[in-house]
Amino acid sequence: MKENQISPAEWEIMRVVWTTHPITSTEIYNILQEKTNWKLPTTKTLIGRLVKKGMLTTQTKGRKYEYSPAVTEKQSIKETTDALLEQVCSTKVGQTIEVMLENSVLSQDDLASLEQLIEEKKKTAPEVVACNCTPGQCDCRHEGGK
Amino acid sequence: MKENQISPAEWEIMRVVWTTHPITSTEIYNILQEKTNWKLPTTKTLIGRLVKKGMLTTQTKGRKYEYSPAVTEKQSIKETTDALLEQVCSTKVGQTIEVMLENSVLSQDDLASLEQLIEEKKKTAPEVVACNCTPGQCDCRHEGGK
DNA sequence: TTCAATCGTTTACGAGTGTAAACTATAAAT
DNA sequence: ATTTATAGTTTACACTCGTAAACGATTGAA
Repeated sequence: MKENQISPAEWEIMRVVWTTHPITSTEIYNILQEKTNWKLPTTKTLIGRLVKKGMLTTQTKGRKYEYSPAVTEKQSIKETTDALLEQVCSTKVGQTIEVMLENSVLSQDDLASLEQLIEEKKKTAPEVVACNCTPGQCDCRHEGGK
Repeated sequence: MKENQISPAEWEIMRVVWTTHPITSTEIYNILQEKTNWKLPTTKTLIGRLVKKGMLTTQTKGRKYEYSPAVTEKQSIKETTDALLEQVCSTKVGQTIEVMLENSVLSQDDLASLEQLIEEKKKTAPEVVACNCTPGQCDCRHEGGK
């Protein structure tokens, strides 16, 4: 239903193009041979779909096509994480992020950066987050407790 | 390809069952009427798929079925977030979590909790996270810099 | 100029998903 | 006992996704 999501397989293509662009389909194919068993046509299909979705732009360099990203990695990550967080009760977003944090290997710098962001957010954070769930989809009491 | 993922529509069902169980299909249907336009058969199809995937268990209470979760919400969230984080370079996991944090509304308690976890992780966190990408899928130099 | 390599495009096809009608079995009511 | 409401199961169908072969156009080589 969501408009123009990047599927997992398509994501592999995007990562290559985000890293190097402009880039041709064959170059993308060669890079991905290290990781996947995709045949050339498979790679091309995925590229074609990304172009159709508006995720890649094409330039006709000479007589070949070259591809470049039409969206940034950060934007795409944001859309993906947004979609994920929409699936949980707004009061559980914090716990969800905590789960990710627990299971991730992060560098000292990452942690410092995160900590600083948290410090910043504390200044304006509410005491409690309002629940926005349909009654029955979470344990939050909606009517002010019974 | 991934084994037994919970799709977005199925997730709606799971949230209801996680909140209240055991619960019948009609009860699930009624609760979701508040949020979706699903017909009863649609709800039943989704429930059936979840049972087949092993996400829900059934008890024959009297002569009706009642459903209960076979996996916890936390487990499911973990699997979802794991899948998400596998799509980015391991060195960018921190930034990804940062994006989520930036765009989320969190309570003071959430932030305090997160901060404590970060404090804890700092004790064992590496100075840098190793990149595990296929060459060409991220900007990390793999050969020790050129 | 003709052939072979290489592009991108079109077509294909099975699995999963969103959505739902049709069907079957059974239990409760009359 | 027969009807009716309800439960779960089967079937359906269009769309997306993963995977890839086939096709048509173009170009560089012979």
